[in-house]
Amino acid sequence: MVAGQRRLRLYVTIGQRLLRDSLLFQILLDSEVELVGESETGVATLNHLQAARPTVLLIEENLQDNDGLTIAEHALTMNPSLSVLLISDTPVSNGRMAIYMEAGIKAVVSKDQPIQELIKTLFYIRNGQVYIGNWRQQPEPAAMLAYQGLSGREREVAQLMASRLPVRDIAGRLGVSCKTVHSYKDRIFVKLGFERLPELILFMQRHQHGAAE
Amino acid sequence: MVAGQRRLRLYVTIGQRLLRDSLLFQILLDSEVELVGESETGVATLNHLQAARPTVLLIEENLQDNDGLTIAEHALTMNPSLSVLLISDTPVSNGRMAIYMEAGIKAVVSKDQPIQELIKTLFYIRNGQVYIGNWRQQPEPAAMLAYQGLSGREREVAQLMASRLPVRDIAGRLGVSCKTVHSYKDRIFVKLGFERLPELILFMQRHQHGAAE
DNA sequence: CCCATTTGTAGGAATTTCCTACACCACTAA
DNA sequence: TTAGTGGTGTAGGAAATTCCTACAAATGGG
Repeated sequence: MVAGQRRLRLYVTIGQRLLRDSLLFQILLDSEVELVGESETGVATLNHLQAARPTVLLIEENLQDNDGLTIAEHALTMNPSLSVLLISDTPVSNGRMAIYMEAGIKAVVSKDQPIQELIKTLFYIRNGQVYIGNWRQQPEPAAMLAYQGLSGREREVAQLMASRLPVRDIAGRLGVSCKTVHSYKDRIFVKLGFERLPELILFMQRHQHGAAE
Repeated sequence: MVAGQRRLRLYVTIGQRLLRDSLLFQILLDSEVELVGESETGVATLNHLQAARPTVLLIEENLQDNDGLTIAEHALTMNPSLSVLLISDTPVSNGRMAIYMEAGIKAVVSKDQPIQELIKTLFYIRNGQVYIGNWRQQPEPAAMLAYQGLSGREREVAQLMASRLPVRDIAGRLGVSCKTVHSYKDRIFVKLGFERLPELILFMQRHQHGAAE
């Protein structure tokens, strides 16, 4: 979109493999992201950072050997143009946020936020912008609003797709062509900002569940 | 594969949204998995479990309100045929494993294990089998061995694909048809047990990085 | 030296992704 | 009232991807 952006060179420092893997699998779906390195610990990160030359550092706040803030500050001393995104275990208070900003960190997301939020932030800060998320305020109604934005036909299709009915069968059931169903799919995904089926499945599951509860 | 298996009805209890989301995005890529519910806490899980009727419960050991083991025991009392997969924060000792088995839990994975390990385990236990992982023993050489198993041409293609070169360009560079490149891709993915590009990217990155370090 | 497997090569069918098109309806601003 | 704007229902094309099959040459084990 905005012209002239290089591939996002990403370095990831996350202690637990499970989270690191699953996050990376998601992030790497975007072809603009180039993974240039990863570590489990702070010192390993500092050791590799020079050679890897990332533009963005995604780092956990609580590391086994250190805290992410300290590591990030070191990293920023070595390379002030690095954009750091900190992952905190808990929601960040305004006071703590101020400290982070002071340190030159571009954004903070907490582990209670949805993954899309993290990825959005990642791309937002990649050119050096600071990103102050407002996640605390809007817990979840955004999803409801998004659903409201779907037209009747789109909702039907979303429903059926979320239940993993093949496109062909959806087309049959609705009495339209496969192509039409694909068009609905495209529109739904654009409207909701999704890229893949699991996002929709999760969204629909949560929507119904949230409504039922 | 083995005939007659129903869709895996999955219930997930994980406190932090980030991990829950990213795990679910991965797990839901498999069309055999049907997500029937999710919670952040133990009590919410017990409340919803009856209605959701999962066949597999994926639950964190350390929950905000309780511990996963206790919740799992309750759940197993209500439905003894439920397969429980516990996610522990740290590697499990044999002693702890014995306690889990005693309680009727089918498998335990720790957050230090790769996500594929978790997913493999999920499918393994889905029919009631117990799964004793041996992850402790083989930290990472498995990946090296897997790489060794690739033929020369396959390695070239793996390399180029991991750098996100489009298939067309790879074909051009190697002087073969696109179809051939796809064949390599298929074989590589089969050999390494991968399903999508990010897995390969991560694998190659770790392979080189691991080799360089 | 022969048989089985692996490797390099490729094609076909079905599906998916991405983009474009277009008629129709509703609404709004001149 | 009319023309323009935007959303909805419908669909097609091109390119890419997935899944499966094929087959000759090489290679390796017995």
